[in-house]
Amino acid sequence: MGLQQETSLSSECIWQLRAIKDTMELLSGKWKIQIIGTLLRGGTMRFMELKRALNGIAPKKLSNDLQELEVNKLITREVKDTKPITVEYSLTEHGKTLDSLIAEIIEWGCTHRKEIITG
Amino acid sequence: MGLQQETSLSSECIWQLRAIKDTMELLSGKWKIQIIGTLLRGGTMRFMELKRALNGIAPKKLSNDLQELEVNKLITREVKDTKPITVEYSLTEHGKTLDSLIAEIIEWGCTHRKEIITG
DNA sequence: GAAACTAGTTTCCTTTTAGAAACTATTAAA
DNA sequence: TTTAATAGTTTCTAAAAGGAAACTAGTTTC
Repeated sequence: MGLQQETSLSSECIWQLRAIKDTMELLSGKWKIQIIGTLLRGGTMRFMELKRALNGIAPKKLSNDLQELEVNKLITREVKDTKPITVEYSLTEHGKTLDSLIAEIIEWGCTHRKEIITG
Repeated sequence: MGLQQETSLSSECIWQLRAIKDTMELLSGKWKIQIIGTLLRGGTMRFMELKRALNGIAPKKLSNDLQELEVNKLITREVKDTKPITVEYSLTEHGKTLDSLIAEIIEWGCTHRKEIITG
């Protein structure tokens, strides 16, 4: 779930391939960018708040993705001593640095769709 | 293999989710960014040149990914009337616009690794 | 005529990813 | 006392992704 080791060393640009792999493994999948985007917009949110905001996500998936994001220090998880207990998730400062990358992903996607549709 | 339709309409920001999905579906997977990056560096390349540059890719995977990139107008495929026939793959102008996005993916990946390693 | 190069395709198999449904356990409200 | 909310976990299943090996088919070199 953390950073992976390289298995073969072929080119002198291994560090670039490694950086691509690190980033893409964190952002790939159906829900991870949506989770980060939701926390960017909504700030601190509880588990069920996230679940409701992310229309259709299964609790298992949300739980697993949140754990992976926490291991990678993009979010923090804080258990509140309320009754019933609540758990608050927030982006770290490091997690917030994904803001501009996600914005560029959105922008390229828009440009791309225009390119494909208008032929 | 082309652009997907939305199935549900939940928020007013559907176009953003759609743009993220479009971009990530094109870039996700083990080889696609590597193929694009190889063509960015190497310019026009033949099938076997690409296969050799992309250490370890199976011909089936390379063939499938190239078709998907072609459908999305990121690359062109040109059959040359040589003997034996050769096939040349190049990035389109649209494909080349991924350059800066990939650069940012690499940069974020480097920053991230430092963040994780140095605690 | 056999081997090798071109660019793939086909088949089979394993791994990864995701979803649905049911369940745990604590607490509070009606 | 039943219902509902909190935050998950467990189990089972389906679909997607990826890899290995063999094969096609035309041409060229040895």
